[in-house]
Amino acid sequence: MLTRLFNDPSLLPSVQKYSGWVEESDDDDDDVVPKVKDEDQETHDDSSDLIGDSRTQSEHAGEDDDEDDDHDEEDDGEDTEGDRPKKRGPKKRKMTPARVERSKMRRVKANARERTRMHDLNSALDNLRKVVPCYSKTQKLSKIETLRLAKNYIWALSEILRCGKRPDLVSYVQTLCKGLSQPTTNLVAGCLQLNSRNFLTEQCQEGGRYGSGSFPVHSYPYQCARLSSPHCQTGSNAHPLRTHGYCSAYDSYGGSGSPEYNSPEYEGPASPPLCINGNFSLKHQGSASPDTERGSYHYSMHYSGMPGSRATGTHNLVFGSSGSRSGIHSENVLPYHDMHLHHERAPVPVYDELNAFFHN
DNA sequence: TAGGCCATCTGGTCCT
DNA sequence: AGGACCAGATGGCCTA
Repeated sequence: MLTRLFNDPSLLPSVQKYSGWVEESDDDDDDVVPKVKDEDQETHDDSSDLIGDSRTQSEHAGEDDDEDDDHDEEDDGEDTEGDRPKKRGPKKRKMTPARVERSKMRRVKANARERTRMHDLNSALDNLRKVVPCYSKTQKLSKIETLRLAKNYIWALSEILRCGKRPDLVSYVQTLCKGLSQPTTNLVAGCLQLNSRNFLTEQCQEGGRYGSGSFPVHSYPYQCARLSSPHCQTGSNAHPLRTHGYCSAYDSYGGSGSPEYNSPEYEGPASPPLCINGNFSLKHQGSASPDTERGSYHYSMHYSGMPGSRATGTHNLVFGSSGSRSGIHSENVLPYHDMHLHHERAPVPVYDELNAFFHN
């Protein structure tokens, strides 16, 4: 980067900013920026000679007429230097100090806008993390994994709506984990209370339909300790994922007494309760009203705009058992826009009907 | 220590 | 002209 800066006179304002912009950053309250400044201070100081060479072409030339910063660069001998023909195209304006200052200010403002834009993007990504399965505030999914999981999640939900049947857990998790990294796959499988080892073994027995290298059977360290128990083993470290602050949707909604609920690490809304293995009904334990409200809240939040039409359920099952699992499309097989076409072809049920899938 | 992830800066491009 | 968006570059942090 430094080489690029020093070799490109057009980046001169940047270098100048780095070397002395501490007082210039007006609205910048980000603590990262000063860190960069301090780190680069010495480097840029050492290279000030190189910068000075560049400045002799731009700023130093502009210092002659710095009283008129809007004065265009005219024939100061630069274009007719020697016998060379005049340069074509728009004439470059001299970088007078005032112009340099304005350019720097524009750059500072643009940086602030860019930071804000990226922060907004990250906020939206955080919101997305909260509505996909396996939300954890302490150990967030990476951006790319969040997007991949969200895409798979949307795809899985759309298939549930389209087919009108509850999928089997293995297929569901396979769909969710499609294209995800190994740690995220472990996480999703753990969150959905599926033994990832079993799920992967089954996957490999299918001849690597989902990408033979995607989910290697080896090195899956997480044994789902809750396979036999639908509850979080409170106070224990039985599940490795729990040591990282993870809790399944089931835990979050069904286990009201679980430590995650009271843990300061676990804040905000949890992942949608899309545990499809039947344990989801645990939300109805006791009085149905609060739990139902909870579930309804989430589904109404997700599907509030759905038309009140019924699912036809006439399409091929994607989440069927092993026989129909070929309906699970790889990203490469089924383009993403095809998924949206499904919605156009098949009406979707209302969300309370979707609730019924998981509440029986 | 390498690799992954992230935040930030930056210049280019497009649009209003 | 200025803002939004994008992609490349860079360096920091963390983890295996």
